[in-house]
Amino acid sequence: MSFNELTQPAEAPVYRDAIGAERLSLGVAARLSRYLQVLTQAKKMGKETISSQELSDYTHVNSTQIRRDLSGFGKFGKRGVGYNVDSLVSQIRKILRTAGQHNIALFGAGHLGKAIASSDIFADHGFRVVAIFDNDSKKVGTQVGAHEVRHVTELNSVVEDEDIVVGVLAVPNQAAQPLADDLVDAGVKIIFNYSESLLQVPPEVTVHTSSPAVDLLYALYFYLT
Amino acid sequence: MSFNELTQPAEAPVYRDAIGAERLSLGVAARLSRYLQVLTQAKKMGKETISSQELSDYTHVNSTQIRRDLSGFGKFGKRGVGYNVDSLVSQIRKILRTAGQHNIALFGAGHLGKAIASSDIFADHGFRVVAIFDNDSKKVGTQVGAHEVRHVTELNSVVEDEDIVVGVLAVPNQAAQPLADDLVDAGVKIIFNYSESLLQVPPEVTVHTSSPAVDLLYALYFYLT
DNA sequence: TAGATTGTTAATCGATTAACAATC
DNA sequence: TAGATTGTTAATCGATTAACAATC
Repeated sequence: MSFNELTQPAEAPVYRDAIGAERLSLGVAARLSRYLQVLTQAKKMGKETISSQELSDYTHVNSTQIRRDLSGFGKFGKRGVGYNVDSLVSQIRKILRTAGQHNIALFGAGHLGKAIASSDIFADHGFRVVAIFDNDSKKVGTQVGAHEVRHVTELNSVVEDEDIVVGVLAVPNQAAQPLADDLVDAGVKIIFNYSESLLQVPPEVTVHTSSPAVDLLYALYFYLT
Repeated sequence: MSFNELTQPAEAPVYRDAIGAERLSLGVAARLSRYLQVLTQAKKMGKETISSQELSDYTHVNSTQIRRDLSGFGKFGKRGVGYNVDSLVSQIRKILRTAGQHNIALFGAGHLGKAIASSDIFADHGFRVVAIFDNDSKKVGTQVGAHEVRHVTELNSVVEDEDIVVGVLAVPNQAAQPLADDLVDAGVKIIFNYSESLLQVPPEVTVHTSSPAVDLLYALYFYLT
C-alpha cells in the first residue's frame, strides 16, 4: 500500500458520462437542465463564451457549484476565459442524453394551447409538437399553427405512429384526469399538467404540474422578509 | 449544569413562526409553497384531512421531510388521522406571510396573456390581476376578461395607484427587456418572465423565468435512464 | 383494542461555500 | 506579464431517511 493510498481524501460523488452506468442525482440533473436553458438563450444572443459567474447570475446557482457540476464530466472550460457556449450546450445535452428530438402531443386548443403551439420554448430544446387534440367538435378540424386539431379518439393511433413520449395538458381542470387516464392507457410515461387538477397515475408515469403561483408565493416570501 | 444540559442533542435548524425573527431557508420556503398548492386543490375537491404520505405522493417530497417541515412550526396534525386541510392551509399561509391579497400587472394581451387572465391559478393563491398592458394600439382599449387593455405608458401611475408588487411578462422575447426596465423604474421588485429572454435587472429585483422545457428535459432524463 | 399516522431522534448523505493554485 | 477564471480541495451546513414511540 502506497503513501498515496493512505492519504487519499474521501471519494467525491461519482459522476459518469453518457456511456457510464451511473445515474445523475436529482439535483445535478435539475441544475444541468437550467444551465442548458441559459446557454441556449445566450447562444441565440450571439454570445460565444460564458463564465461560471455569468451562469450563476442567471440561474442563482453558486458559481463554485456550477464549476463543480461541470468538472465532474470533463474539463470543459478555459481558465481566464470561461466556457464555450456551443460546446457546453452539446456536452450537457450528451450528459442528459437529450441530444435527440422528442415528440409531444398537446391537448387543448384554447388560448393556452395556442400559446404553447406557437412558442418555440419547447422547440429550442428538441421537443416538437406533432399533434394537437381537443374534444370540442367545433375546434376539431381547425388549424392551429401548422397542425389541424384532431379529436381525442385518435389518440392511440397517433401515440403509436408518431412515437409520442410526452403529453401536455392545456385543458380545463375537469378534463385533465380523463385525458391523463387515456395517455396512461396509450403508454405515454410523461405528463406535463398545466391544469390545477391533482392527477392520479400509476407509479411508472411522471406528472409535472406547472405552478406559476407557487413560484410567485416563494418569490414573495423573500420580498416580504 | 444539569445532566440534561450535558446530554442534549445538537440543535435542530431554528424555525420560528411568523412573529419570530428567523427567515425560512430557501428549501423550506419552496417546499411549503408546494404543500400549499396541493392543499388548495385538495380543498377544492372537498378533502377534509390529508396525510403526510398523500402530500408526499403529489409533491414527491419524502413524507418524513414533510412532517419535519411542519412540526418545526407547531403540532398541526392528529396521529392516526392526518392534517386538517383547511387549518393547514391557513397555518402555511401564516408561515409564508402570504395570507393577504397581492396585486399583479400583466403584460401582453396575446394568447398567453389571455390564458393567464382567465385562469384562476393565480387567484387561488391570493394574487389578483388588476391591470393588463399591451403596446399594440390595436389591442389597447379591447376587453380581456374583466379588464380593458391599457397602453404601457400608463404603467407608472397604475403601479402606484394599485400597489402592484409583481409584473408578469407574457410578451415576445424582444419586448421583455424594455418592459423589465420600465417595471424596475416603476419600483416593482418581482418579475415573472414567460419569455425566453435573459433579463438584466438590479440585484434587489427578483426575476423568475418560466421554463417548461427545462422541466421536461429533467423528466425525460429519468425516463430515458 | 387494533390500525394508522404523527412527531422526533439519530445517522448519513449530498449540497454549499470559501479559498486558492493552476493556467489561459 | 497581469488579470481573469477554471478546477479542486477541505470544511461546514442543511437535507434526507429509516425507525419507532406516542397517541389519535
